[in-house]
Amino acid sequence: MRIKNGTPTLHDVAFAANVSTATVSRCLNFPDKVSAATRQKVSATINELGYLPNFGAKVMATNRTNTIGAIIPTMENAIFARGLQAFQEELLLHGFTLLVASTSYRPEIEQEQIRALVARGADALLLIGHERDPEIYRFLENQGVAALTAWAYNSQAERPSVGFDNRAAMREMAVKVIEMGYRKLALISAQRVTNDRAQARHSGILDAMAENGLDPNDLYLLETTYGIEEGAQSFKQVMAANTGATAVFCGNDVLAVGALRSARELNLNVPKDVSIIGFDDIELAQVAYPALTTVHVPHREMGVFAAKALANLIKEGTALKSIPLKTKLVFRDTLAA
Amino acid sequence: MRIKNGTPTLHDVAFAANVSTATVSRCLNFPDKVSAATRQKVSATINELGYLPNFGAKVMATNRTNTIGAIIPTMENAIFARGLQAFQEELLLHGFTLLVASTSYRPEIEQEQIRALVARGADALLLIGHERDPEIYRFLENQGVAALTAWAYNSQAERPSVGFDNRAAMREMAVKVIEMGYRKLALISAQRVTNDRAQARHSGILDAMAENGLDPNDLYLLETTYGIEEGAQSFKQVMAANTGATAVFCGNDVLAVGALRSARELNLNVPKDVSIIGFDDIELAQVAYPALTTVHVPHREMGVFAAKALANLIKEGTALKSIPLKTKLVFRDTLAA
DNA sequence: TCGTACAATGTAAGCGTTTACATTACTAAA
DNA sequence: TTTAGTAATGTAAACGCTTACATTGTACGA
Repeated sequence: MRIKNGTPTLHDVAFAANVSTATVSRCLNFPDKVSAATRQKVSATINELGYLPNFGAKVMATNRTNTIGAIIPTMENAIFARGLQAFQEELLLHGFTLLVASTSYRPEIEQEQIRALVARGADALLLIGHERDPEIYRFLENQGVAALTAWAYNSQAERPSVGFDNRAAMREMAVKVIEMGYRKLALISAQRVTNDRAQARHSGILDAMAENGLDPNDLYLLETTYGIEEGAQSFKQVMAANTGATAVFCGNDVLAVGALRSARELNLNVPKDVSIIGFDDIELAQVAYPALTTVHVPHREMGVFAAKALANLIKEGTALKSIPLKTKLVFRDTLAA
Repeated sequence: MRIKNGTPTLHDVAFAANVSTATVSRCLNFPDKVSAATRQKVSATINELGYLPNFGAKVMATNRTNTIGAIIPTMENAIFARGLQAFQEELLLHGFTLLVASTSYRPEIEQEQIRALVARGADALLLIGHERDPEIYRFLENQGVAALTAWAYNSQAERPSVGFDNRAAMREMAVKVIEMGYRKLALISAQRVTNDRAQARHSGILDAMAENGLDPNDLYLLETTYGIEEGAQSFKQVMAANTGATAVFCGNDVLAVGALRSARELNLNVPKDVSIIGFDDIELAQVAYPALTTVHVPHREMGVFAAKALANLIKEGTALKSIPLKTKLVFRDTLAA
């Protein structure tokens, strides 16, 4: 009952407990396939030796890591951090561990990371947004790694996703704004090229304008990268452009909060002089002053549903299906009635 | 050159390229141990077959996953999310992947998660704060898994850590506040039992009081859990207690922002009627109104340094050593001069 | 008492790498 | 030409699990 190398193996346990390795393995994985007596004897031995199954060997034998990868733009964005947190918590309940990679919104990096996580043995992947090189989908298919898309839902999309309809959500908000009498609209958007959510939100405003007798071409559009500072800069540009915009939509709350700061610096009263509208409803939105009118997005639900779907896929083989989630307009103080 | 099962193996590549498996393996892992001609032939074959090394087999053979685990209270707290983001980015540079688990500030869950990540083959671990059951450190030692502590630095601590001195930082801020003439202090703290950072911050205030002729017993102390709402509630309690506190310290910015909201609801002018001081300097702090006076903490640096230290440990065997980082007082508008 | 069915356990063959060691092919000095 | 030394490659033994299949043990009805 000497242990060879330091860490005890299944063999050592089997030997010490005087059973076969198969029995020990069964104790661990299918306890009810084993008599109570042996089960008890084996688990005592396991404790005594401080045995811990070797991860690599297990993976090799089962071809499963019980690990799920998530690839998001960045955890610095609260909207992803919160969703990921919920995702991880739910995953844990199903016995999976979370592997995290981030892309900084760069598609090339995303590709790289997808490959990296697959190479690291991820059993399945959570991805943000639909749009990506078909080649990478082929790769995933070949490797037999399922991918679920979150933070976006699109009835036309052929791939399963859990999320909300960015376009419809923004459209809904824009309709409300227009109905309130606003005619001159501006949008400070995130980069649309690499970000289908940003595209969709933009389209949503255009939809609302067209449907309500405004010329979509009149939307003053500005694109910028992610950050409070960026939002602040952009807002100044919008004002400098002198388009007479009275409602400034922002692609997300972080940009909106930056805009808000600039408004204060420019001595503009929000919402009297200009209204500012965000998107996401992260904590910042309620803490900002004036509190931000925005679109509430079901962060946690997305994470939870995504985790459930993926876990069921891997454990039961339940096929992934798209789950549309609801957004909600949150009217606070940056939009005048 | 038929492939047995679907996914090609090292064997298949070797066969197709007409070399031995050892050579293929060397091409992958030590390219310069192989002649240019073979290298080129092999890599062509790899591309052609779409070969991807099997993760489990590799892990089993090398006893390494190239994966590092981080166990944090929650990603919903921006201070951890940002640090983790930096950690992950730096890890990537060194060829490691990040495994994430969270504890919701519960020590039992942390233990569980430490074991889980070790069982998942984490080569090393990043932990938050020093204080935990010695038994778990013994476990890590036995398993040969190194752990580095972050978000806390303590010159007395015997374990390596990268972070800042919570006590000294809070002390510094409190000294400033007292020097400004504040005499009646209150602290809304996070739960100190399970959180050595919260303890340290509390002690810091006590230190400052004692050193400046105030009686530490006069500090009005309130403990609560994490959240804006919790901060808001606690602030109301502080005010209701009628202790005449004119400076309310908060264990973190999230609590402070909640306090700020309550102050507004109570029609108290901040900072004229009461000053509020946060800790962490997350985005919320600058966005809040009035902008929050707080202690800036080097989130990203912690993540980056921690990743570097762990990567060097695993790759070169460089022993971990503690790295003390600096905090900075940030005076904004919630503290009156 | 026997035979059958099922529960409990054992045997041993993979799983796909890495790598120590052995072999072969060169190169250059004698 | 020989030979020693080195570079390139090959052979095959781990690594530690799971699991199909084989074997043994036990209960129960005939």
